[in-house]
Amino acid sequence: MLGLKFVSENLELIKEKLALRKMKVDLGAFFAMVEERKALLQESESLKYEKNQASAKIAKLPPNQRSQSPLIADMRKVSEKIKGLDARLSDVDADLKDVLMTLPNLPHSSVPAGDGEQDNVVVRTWGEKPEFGFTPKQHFELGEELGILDFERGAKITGARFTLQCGLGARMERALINLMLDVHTTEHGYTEVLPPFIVNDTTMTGTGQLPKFEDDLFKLEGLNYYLIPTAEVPVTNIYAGEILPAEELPKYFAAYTPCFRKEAGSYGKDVRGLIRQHQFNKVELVKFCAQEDSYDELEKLLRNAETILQMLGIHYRVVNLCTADLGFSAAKTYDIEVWLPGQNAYREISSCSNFEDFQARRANIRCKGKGDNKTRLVHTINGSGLAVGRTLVAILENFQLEDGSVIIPDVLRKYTGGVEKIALT
RNA sequence: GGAGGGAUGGCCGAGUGGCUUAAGGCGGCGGUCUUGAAAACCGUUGGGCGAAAGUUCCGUGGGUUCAAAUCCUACUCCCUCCGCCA
Repeated sequence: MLGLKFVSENLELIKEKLALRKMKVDLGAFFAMVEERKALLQESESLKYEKNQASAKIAKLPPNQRSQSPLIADMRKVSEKIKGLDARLSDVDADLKDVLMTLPNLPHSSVPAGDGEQDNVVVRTWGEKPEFGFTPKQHFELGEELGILDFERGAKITGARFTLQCGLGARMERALINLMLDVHTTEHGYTEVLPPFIVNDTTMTGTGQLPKFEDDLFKLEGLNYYLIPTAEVPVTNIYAGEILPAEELPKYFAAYTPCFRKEAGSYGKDVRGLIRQHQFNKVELVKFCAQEDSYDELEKLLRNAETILQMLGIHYRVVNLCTADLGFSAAKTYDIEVWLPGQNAYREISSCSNFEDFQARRANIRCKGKGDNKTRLVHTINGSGLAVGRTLVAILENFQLEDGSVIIPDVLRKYTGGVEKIALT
């Protein structure tokens, strides 16, 4: 959410910045509401002052004179008036908030302007595309042949976009989760957390999933509870409504959770394989930091996520998402795209974003101390470190051999019980 | 699922209609004293809006009243006991 004051004082800037996101907004009515709000607030407050003064006088009267005091009759009217003004005020406030809640974040100046995916800018690449003396297979062929991915039974148990992982298919998933958590907690300074996988609507609103994107979420019937689409939601909300001592910033958290997404509107996309599932595992990195540090912290978090792919030895590139491709809450996002030889394409495996104070304002996360001792909003940053299912996909496709077996990267072997290769037995 | 109890400032805790725009204590910060520290003493110490005056906030939302932390009501969360249970 953008601040009421900021929006009302920078209508032109907002229009400009949101046009970069291919959004047209009409803020004429907004401005009128801001003016009305101001007037209502002033009148209500001056009447309240009057009322408070009169109340003090009434309190000083001897009890037997109170009921006849003309002040009481006067104040009855004043109170009625205040009630009316405050009711109107809370309507206006609610309308203003509705508008603010549906405005996306403004792109940072370092975000390239663009119309879509093709305008994202490659920032760097790491490693090289592997050479094969044969035509590399896609991960779902490999996985089915090796008996580690069972798409048919997954669909039988639940439905489309659900998968049963077996044997080393399950173990590899667990190994990757452990590797990622171990690296981020012991080498990158993150604190491990295991949050609830179900959250309430306030929490969903705090990070920006609600009210706009309810269609993407699984909601529990008859309850205000939702399955989380990413650990970002519960973890960012750890400090919702709190004021943190500034000296404690930055705070780093790493969390493994399953993620649940409806994938509405993606019909026909990535229908085969693990790429797009309704349920998938992810290790997420979340940071809370002072406003002036957030862009440095974003770069560091991105490097932390890249480390995992470097350890696994898989080629990838980093792209700076253009204005049209930015998510609703983000001011800037880097995607890490991993090379998939079977698909002959780069695919997103991590998305690292700076939300600046957009989520902090919604969730009311502030800090205080240091320097002027003022209370101010923190900045929040997060990124996948990494999407686990897609990492498994990358391993299968990058390390496959001609006979259909797959070499397990060295760094994972201590988590696979020493097993070095996934092969037909 | 049944029965009961509770929610007040960073923490503890007083407060059942009107100088409570919340007593007192602890903790924090500043000071006096001290070679230094401790103790003692003095002062200070929440958030939102506002340039300020001021206004608002005692779990949340409604209500009663000239006036609500205090009364009514619905809800949320926590605790205790019983039952069931990984």
